Amino acid sequence: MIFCMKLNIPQKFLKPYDPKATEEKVYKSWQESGFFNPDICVEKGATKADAPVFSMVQPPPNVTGTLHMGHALATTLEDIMVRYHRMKGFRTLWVPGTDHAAIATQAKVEGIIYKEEKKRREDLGREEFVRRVDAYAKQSRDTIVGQVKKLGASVDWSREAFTLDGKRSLAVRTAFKKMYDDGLIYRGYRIVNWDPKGQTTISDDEIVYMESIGMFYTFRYSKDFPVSIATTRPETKVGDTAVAVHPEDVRYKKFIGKEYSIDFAGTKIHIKIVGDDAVDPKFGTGAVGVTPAHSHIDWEIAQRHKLLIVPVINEYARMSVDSPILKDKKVAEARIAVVDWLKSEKLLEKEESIPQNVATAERTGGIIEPLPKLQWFIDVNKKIASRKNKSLKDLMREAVLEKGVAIIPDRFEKVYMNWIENLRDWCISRQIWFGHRIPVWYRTKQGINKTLEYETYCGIEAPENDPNKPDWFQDEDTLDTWFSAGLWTFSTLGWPEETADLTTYHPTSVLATGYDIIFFWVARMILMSTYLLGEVPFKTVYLHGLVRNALGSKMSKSQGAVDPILMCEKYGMDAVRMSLVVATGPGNDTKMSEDKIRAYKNFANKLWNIARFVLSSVLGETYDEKFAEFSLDDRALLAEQNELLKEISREMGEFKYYLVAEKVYAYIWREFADIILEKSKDIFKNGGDADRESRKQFLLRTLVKFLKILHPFAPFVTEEIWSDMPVAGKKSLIIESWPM
RNA sequence: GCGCGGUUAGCUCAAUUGGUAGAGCGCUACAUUGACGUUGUAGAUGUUAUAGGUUCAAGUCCUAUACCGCGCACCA
Repeated sequence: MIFCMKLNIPQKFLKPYDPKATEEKVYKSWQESGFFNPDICVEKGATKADAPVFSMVQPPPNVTGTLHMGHALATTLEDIMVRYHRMKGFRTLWVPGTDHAAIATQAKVEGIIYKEEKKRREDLGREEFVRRVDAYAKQSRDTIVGQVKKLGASVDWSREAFTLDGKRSLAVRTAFKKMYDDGLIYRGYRIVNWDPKGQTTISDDEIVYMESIGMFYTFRYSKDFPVSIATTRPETKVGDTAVAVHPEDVRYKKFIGKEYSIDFAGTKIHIKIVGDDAVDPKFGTGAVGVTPAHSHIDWEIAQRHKLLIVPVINEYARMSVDSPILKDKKVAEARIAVVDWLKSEKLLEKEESIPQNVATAERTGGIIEPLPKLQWFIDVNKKIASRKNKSLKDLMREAVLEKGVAIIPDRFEKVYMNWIENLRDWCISRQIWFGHRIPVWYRTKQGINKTLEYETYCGIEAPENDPNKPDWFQDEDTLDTWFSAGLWTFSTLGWPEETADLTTYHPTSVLATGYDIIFFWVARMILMSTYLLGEVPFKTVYLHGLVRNALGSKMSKSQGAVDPILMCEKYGMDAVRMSLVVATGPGNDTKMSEDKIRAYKNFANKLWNIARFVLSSVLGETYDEKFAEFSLDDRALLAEQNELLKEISREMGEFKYYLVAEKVYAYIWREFADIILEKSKDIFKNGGDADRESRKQFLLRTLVKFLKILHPFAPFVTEEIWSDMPVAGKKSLIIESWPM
């Protein structure tokens, strides 16, 4: 009996845990099992067909290159949610995909082409250029897919989507047409945010304000003009058509209604003095030079007073005004020229420096020039008949206030509401080539009085040409990338077709994403889904923080970014995942350091060695789920464990993964390894048969439970250990049941 | 200007509904050839930013201040 059959534990346990030899192999086995696909889970009996549903869409990474630590954090959190629910028996779907990221990708490829060939997109032509960007996007997509796999994401690859692929394009055109028909999308000549560097308009949300110090000039248009005005942009003043004062301002009241023709900086301007409540009498001189063509507020003032609009700056941020001292000058040069002219005419009264915010384009960094242009907009205030006369703003508000979209952490609800309050019509047309072309076509027709007019057609497909009429030509512009991203929760499930996926998995359960894109994306998804489908896109929004480097600044390659893939190669992905999740509450930024990752690599190895000890201690034994003859000591330990498991289960339900990860870590290392295993050595050596048997089953039971609990956090090492556990009838850990 | 978050051990951060503060890394000393040195044991370091208040009890709730960070608005 003492000389029982010599059994050995698998060779691999004799060496430290080797993530490199494990991770790829394990991921492959998962993929081959098909269990990332809920249909197969049902088919193979791993999930009940009538089980509750848990669904998510992956926030599609931009096809601009590679993943960074932020992606790794998001993916880890999502994968934890997905694996947890799958193990809990939910019919679980996680849809992967990538985003074409219109401006970002186009800018990136333009940069590469210019660097390598000294060519601009115009040199290549639209078709060839788009072909190049497509090729880049494809390659980038392949890289990203490889990285998402490395991260261990249990996404259903059979449902992979791309915001610019055929199905998603159909969804975009369908959505556009419906909005067009409902009068929510309109084309209008309005002042927009023009990015001279990217040569396109951008939406209000794509503006990044840079603080700087600017000069504030106080002057008069001419010697006999009755009021002084102040500005930081003298070069725009050649486009002034009015001076606005507060209607009750006693200093200026008497001039309201008067008009003046003035020679100013080499051109002629015509100024009308108007009274407008928007003017703050205490700011500057209390009188505003109104430049309708180059300022949002002035544009609005001009609308109210029916003022002339005189554009003086062009798309290249150069002066288009007919003045010998300004024509074709860059705005910065023109500014100096106007100030010089004011000085020479002795019109400048004061010059002081003030702090100001310079509007720049998020993607290109170009300084935004407000320009009046003919663009496409989404009307956020129009009442929609098919939605009980509610506006898009109403629908967005309602989703959170009444329809129960929960935002975690809830303080972002306030931020979201505040954004809706300030929201103006969304400019959706972009003058770039890479993206969804606006599904609107035009052809010329003879108007009344022989004027040339355009006939407009909006449709899901191009209209057919009529041999007796001029040919249709399509609108040149493409759509804001967030238009297609807004459809993501349902375009990925087959909309506009009424697919089984759509009815089963929409609304999705949770959307996990960074708080930095709450406006860009979260709000737009709510807008699109509530309007187009009449339901919310998700029930819960989990907003995670940004990953910062050890210095606390946003991760960027130039500033010592910690690359997740590099870290994975060094320490294993389980370590990277754990280090990202521990002590990272929702909405809080987290600092990433290699030390932290190293600590969790040690943890993975600790687990490995625990398994080695347990396996070698129970050789010949099989895990008995129903074993009940536990010793008093073991019973007490199990009771303790149950308390912990209860806490953990509650916290998993409350999205408190950072607490769970920490607790499991502490229990496994400080309790299980340091105390329980040490004591076990003594029991195995000196204890009676019953105690030894009890302890063996206790160790097995504990390891089984904690491998399962740890699996969503550290999927690779747990699955690898699981494969050698003496558990009869075991399946892959991904579909094993959650222990509680 | 409006709003939000933060300030806890040298560093990075925890502390679930208020119950005399914890972890990792780092540091000090010691130990150990049988699961693991990617280890173990022991230890040091805190007026929880400041000042008030509520409470039997405050890191946690309230008020104010300071500093750091962020969002929005303004930016003539």
